[in-house]
Formats: sequence, C-alpha cells, structure tokens
Amino acid sequence: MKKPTVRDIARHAGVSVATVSRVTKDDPKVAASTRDRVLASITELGYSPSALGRALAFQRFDALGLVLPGLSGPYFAELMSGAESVTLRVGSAVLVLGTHLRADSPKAVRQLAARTDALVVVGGTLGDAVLAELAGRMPVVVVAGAPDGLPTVRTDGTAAVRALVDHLVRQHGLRDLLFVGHDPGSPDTVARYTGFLDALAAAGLSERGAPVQVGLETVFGAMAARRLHAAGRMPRALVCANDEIAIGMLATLPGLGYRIPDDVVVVGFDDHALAANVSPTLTTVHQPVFELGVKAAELAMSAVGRDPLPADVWTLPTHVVLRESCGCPHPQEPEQVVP
Amino acid sequence: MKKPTVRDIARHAGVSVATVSRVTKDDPKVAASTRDRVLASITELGYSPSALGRALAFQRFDALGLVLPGLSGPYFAELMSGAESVTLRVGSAVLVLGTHLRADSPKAVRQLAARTDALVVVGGTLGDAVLAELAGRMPVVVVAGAPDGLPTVRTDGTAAVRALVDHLVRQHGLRDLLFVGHDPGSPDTVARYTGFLDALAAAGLSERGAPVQVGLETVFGAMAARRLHAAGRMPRALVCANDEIAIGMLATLPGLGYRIPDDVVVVGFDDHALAANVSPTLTTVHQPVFELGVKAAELAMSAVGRDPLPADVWTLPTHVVLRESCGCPHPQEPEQVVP
DNA sequence: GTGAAAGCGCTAACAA
DNA sequence: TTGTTAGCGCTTTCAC
Repeated sequence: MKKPTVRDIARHAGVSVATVSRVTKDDPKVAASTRDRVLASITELGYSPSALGRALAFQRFDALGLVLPGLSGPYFAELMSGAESVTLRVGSAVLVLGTHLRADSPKAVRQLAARTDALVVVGGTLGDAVLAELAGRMPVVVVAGAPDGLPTVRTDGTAAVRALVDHLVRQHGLRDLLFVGHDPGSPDTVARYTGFLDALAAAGLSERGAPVQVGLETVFGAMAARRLHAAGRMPRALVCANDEIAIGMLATLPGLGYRIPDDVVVVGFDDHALAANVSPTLTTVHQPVFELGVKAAELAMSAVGRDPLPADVWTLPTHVVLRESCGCPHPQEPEQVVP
Repeated sequence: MKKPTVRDIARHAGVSVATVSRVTKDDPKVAASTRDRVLASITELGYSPSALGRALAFQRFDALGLVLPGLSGPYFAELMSGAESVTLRVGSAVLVLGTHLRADSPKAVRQLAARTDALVVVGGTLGDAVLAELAGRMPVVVVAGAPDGLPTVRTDGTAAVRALVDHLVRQHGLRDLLFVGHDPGSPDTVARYTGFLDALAAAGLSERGAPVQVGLETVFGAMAARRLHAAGRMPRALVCANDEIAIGMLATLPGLGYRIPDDVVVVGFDDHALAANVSPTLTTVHQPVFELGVKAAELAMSAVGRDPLPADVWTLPTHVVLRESCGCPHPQEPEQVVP
C-alpha cells in the first residue's frame, strides 16, 4: 500500500510525468481530454503530490521556524496564531521551538533552521552569535527584541509603561510604586522597567524597592503577592511586567485581605483577554501581539529566496487601557467576547 | 553565495560523495586521514547537510504533526512541550496546527500531514472521516478523545470528576451544583460532565440546571460568573470543566460579593500551576498533561515506517487535589514552584 | 499539446 | 577503505 507517485499516475493515465506535473499545477496548456484522464487516475489511485519532492525541486521547505522562550502563556499563543495565519494563507507551515532557556538550544535551533526557509525569533531567546550565524544563512526577523542589526518587529514598551505610570502618579497621586516581573534576560521586560523608572524620575519619585524578579506567568504573580505580604513590604501600587502576573495578583491579594484598588493598585501589560473580565477589571497596556506575529512572519517569508531584509525596526502601536484596578471608574460594559 | 552540497565537498576534498556522506554520519569505516580532509573541507566551505535531501532519500520528514483545537491555554502548551521533548530527543521537529474550529481545517490538516511522518490529534478537532483517511496514510494517535478505532492516550475524566463531585456531596454536604464549561464537541468535556452527572445520580441529586456552555478559557469563566450573578442563578457549587474557567471565577466572584467557599464552592480540572497559588487555593483534579504529550508523541513516532499501531487505549492516572476552594482546610504550604 | 531527460541533495547497494 | 551509480518525487527546459 505505497503512496502513488507522479510516475504511477503517468503510467496509469498513459501520459508522461511532465504532463501529470502540469495538471497538478493547473498549467493551461494541457488538452482538456488528457487533463481529465490524468485527473481521473489521480483520484482513482488517491495521489497527492509529495511535499518533499516538491520542496527538493523548488529548493525550499515552505516552512517558517518560530523560536520562543517557552510555549505557555497567551502571549506566545497569540504570536503563534499570528504567524500561523500567514503561513496558512500561503500554504506553508510553522515549526515551533520553545527554547526554555535550555543550554543546548543553539543545537535545537540549528536543527530547526535546517528545515525551514526563514526564522522568527523572540528577543532574548538566543545569543547574538547564534543569531548572527543564522542570519547569514537565511532571513531572520526578531520579535520584541533590542534592535541589533536584524530586522525587528516590536512595540515601544518603554513609552507605554511611561504613559501608564504617569497616569498612576498624576491622576491617582500614587507615590509608592513597585515593579514586579523584572527579567534582565528579556529585552521586552527591560524596556517596560525602563519606562517605569523614566516616569518615576520625571515625577521626582524613586521606586519603592528593587523590582521583584519573578517569571512572567500567572503563578509567579500569585507567589510574589504572598511573598510581599509575608515580608510586610506591600506597596501602594504594583506595576506588573505583564497581565499574567497582574492577574495572579488579582486572584491572590483579596484572599490576603487587600482591597483593589483601595489598598493596592495593580496594573499589567498586554491586554490579555481576561483583563476586561476579571473583577476589578484590569488597567493595562494594549499590545497587538497577533499583529506582531503576522508582521514578523510576513517579513520573514517575503525575504525567502530574495535579497536579505534591511535591518529596519517596525514599531507597532500600543495604547493604555484604563479600567478599575488603578482606581478609575469602570468606563463601560465589560468588553464583548464572543464565546 | 550558494549553500555547498555533498558534491562540492567531495570535489574540494578530492573524494567521492559517498565518502562525504559516510563522514557526516560517523561511519567508522573511513580512514582517519580522509576523514580529516573531508572535515576540513566541510568547515572551510561551511557545509551542513540538507535536511531535505536526507528526508527525500530516507523517505521521511523527521517531523511530527500536532493538531490542536487552539493554541492558547496551559493545557495545549503542556501538551506541546511534552511532544517537543520527545522529538527533540530524537532530532526531529514538531509542526503545530491550531484548527480553531475553522471550516477549512481538513485542508490545513492535509497540508500538515503531507510534511510529517506521524500525527498526534487532540480529540474533537477533526471529523471521524478525515481522521480515518489520515490514519490510512500514516500513524495517528488521538489524545483525549473518545476511543474509536485509533490508538488513544487519555485520562479518565469521568471517573475523576465523579470522585471530585462525590467529595463535594459527601464531605461538604453540597446539594446545589452546576456544571460550567460544557462543550458537546469536546470528548474531554463530555467525559467530565458525564462524571458530574454520575456522581449526582449516585447521591440521588439532580443538577441545578443545564450546564453552562462556555469556552474553556479563563475569560469565559469570568463571563459566566457575571452572567450567573446577573441572572440570579448562582448555585452553591460550581464544577468547572477546567482550571482556567475556575480561575476566571475566582478572579471575578469576590468582586461581585461572593465569598469562596462560604457562599460558592468552586472546583476545577487540570491542576494548573496557578491552582495551588490563587487565593483561595483551588480544589481540582491533577492530570498529567505533559506526559500525555510525551506518550502520544512516542507512540506516534514509534510507528513510523512500521506496522500500524494497535488501537489500544492508554489511560494515564489522575488524582483529586483537595484545597481550599471546596471548603477543605488548606492542607499545607502552597506547592513550591521554582521560579 | 506532449514527452524525454536532467537535476534538486542525499543515501545505499554494489564494485573495485 | 573508497568510488560508482541508481534512485527518492517532483519540476522544468528543450525537443518534437
């Protein structure tokens, strides 16, 4: 029960392989009668062209590699979805790799690179040397990384957090703020923290204490809340590196006796689908993550087989979304999400 | 700046392509001197074997396809990680596809199938006909699906929820229970709902009302909470189809004035990393999702190029985890998670 | 409009 | 130990 090949079809239909090939790609210069004959054989034998043979002949895989730090969390899911939407449109595929900050990730990435036409890499997942090596061989687009000679798609986290913290300081008169979720290895987080410091400096304030270094997942928000509570270091406002951490806070602080926003103000970053639906609703920064994925994928794929991409930086817009958790009145009905 | 091929190396090193091929795969029967010469040429020309050529010669892609309903949520992330861990071990890759219940997903899946050696499919994502067609062509393993002639890796959601609800009824004397997150299209959800009904029937109770049909993401838990509140239909206990829904509840109910577990008991399913860290901590069912991914991937890959897999059903163990949200005293410190 | 043949990069019998 | 050669499945000139 082997899969039939072009040759099988050719023999069965009494034509040459070239003709079969022409039929499969709708070449107009095939007589209708022969086309029908070939088509019949194709359905009868259950033939479908091998992606492999095609890839070899075309010298491309029709596949895009996506390198992420980890696989969990809505951020990466959105990014993947964005990339996938592009590849699906053009009939190619996405191969994902979660480096998980593994030591042997360069090896894994090379493995990935060896079977894809282009790479989209999230900033902070790979060392500069590996990145440069890869970029010498194929189109590489960095997402949410610090621009460093490679085409980059990002948002301006610094400006966004600056605006957000500005709001907290000016509108709500907060003076005792702490940043949660700093990760020196993630350019994205660093940018947000920088915005936090900028805003404080502009207001003549200094941070309540060193930023809390925890991972970017919900569970770490919950842990950080417990830790701050236990240490008696709960500040007046918690500026979280992302919504997941903030939501972990929201789910934990009330149980520890804190009212939000009366006792503690909590803000996030990303505008997670949940942000508008938790209680209190979460003030955050909206970031077009899906679009980041789309843009990066389009860019990377557009460069396949062409000139290398210019090392431009595409900055997609963000905006602050004011909700209840910062003390603002809830502006409207919870955003509609179709189930 | 073309990539060098075997032939380039062969010419450069003054040997035949066969010898180059032997060197690249560490064939012992190559003289040390020629090996060195070849190795030198390889590094000098910057050669790396094309996965494509290799794949064509071997007639396999060294890639595993993973078909998921969607890309978001910790469940799928874990599953992917599990699958990825085994493919990484053997030097192959994972291609993911989120069907998102799209109408054209059969097309996308076939596209995926055309470039992978085996498939792992989450139950409920594909119609039986498509599944059967695929299974006729390559190894297919179903995860968390209803067994139907295909090898299946699953947990017994029915038994698990039965045990959980039994606990709620017997230990906490609850009699007014509602199931949240029913999705007739997901075998997994159906199994859990069945366990819910079983337990009620065994206790001579009937459900509070028709199960709330919402998606399986956090945001829908939050929405369902608001909806039940608005309708004045809040039951005494909410049995959620997964932890995400339960966490959405936990994040929302207090803001609406309900105390957990005093006013409303909330339980989930999955034992999400956050479950032990939210407040109150979440009573749930632990499910070895990562291992489901591992097992399914191993099974699928083991059948590549071999006899078809027997349509066995592997059932991995689950266990109920009692925490605060059902009214149990918190048994211990929050579970440790290394940041 | 159709076919023959070369070639994409690699592996593996079979020879030498 | 090394080389020759024939594929793997497909596309694509170039003849006819």
